[in-house]
Amino acid sequence: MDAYELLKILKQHYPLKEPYWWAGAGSFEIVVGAVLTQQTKWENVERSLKNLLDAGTLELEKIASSELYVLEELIRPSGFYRKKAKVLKTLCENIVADFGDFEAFKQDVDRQWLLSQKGIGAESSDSILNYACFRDVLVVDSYTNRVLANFGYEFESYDELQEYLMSSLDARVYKLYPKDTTLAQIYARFHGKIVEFCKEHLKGKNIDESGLELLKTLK
DNA sequence: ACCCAGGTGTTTC
DNA sequence: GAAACACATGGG
Repeated sequence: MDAYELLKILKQHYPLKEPYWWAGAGSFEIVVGAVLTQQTKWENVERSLKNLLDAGTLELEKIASSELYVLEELIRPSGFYRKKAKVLKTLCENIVADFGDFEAFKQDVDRQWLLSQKGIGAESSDSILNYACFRDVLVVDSYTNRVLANFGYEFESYDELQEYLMSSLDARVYKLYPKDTTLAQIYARFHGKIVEFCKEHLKGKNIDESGLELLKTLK
């Protein structure tokens, strides 16, 4: 098994409707979603995003200048709401202070800057880099870890798992997609397919019978 | 009534 | 450093 083979199987069974899988890719919304989805079901994140949208607060400058308690109530459905409200507000203040606006942020931000932000770890950083900024970064998560563990792979760290997957997705992957597809987009879709697969087949720590059946074809 | 979810930071051996 | 804990809502 290598990541190329895994991608081929998932691609076959999980065609994605969104070109970058994550709805709103390239927009500020991704930054918010990346924080809100930490250890949280996406359905709950959507409630929060809708609250923010309805309140006219789903914008960089608005969140930066929001009162904390207002933000807390708007994002309450996605859990850890006191912590996440603080993280979001501080992050947005820092984006404005260091980059000016979202477009400049998209252009100039790097992984180190993101990782230096309170409440933004490796996965959130990479989600923002790939899905908001379209950088050539593959997001890995607990799902990715569990799928790979099923093949007997053990990794010391997030970075090690990411390195392994990114280095095993070589030039062959381009041939699986239309000509104008970018590497960033292929990474985006690969991660998305893993999530979709896990939502359907992962029960707790284990992959269910039909999921194993699907993976068996490349074991 | 439990268990889990697209993590991250802090505290404790 | 690894392991345990805190953060919290909503759905199965």
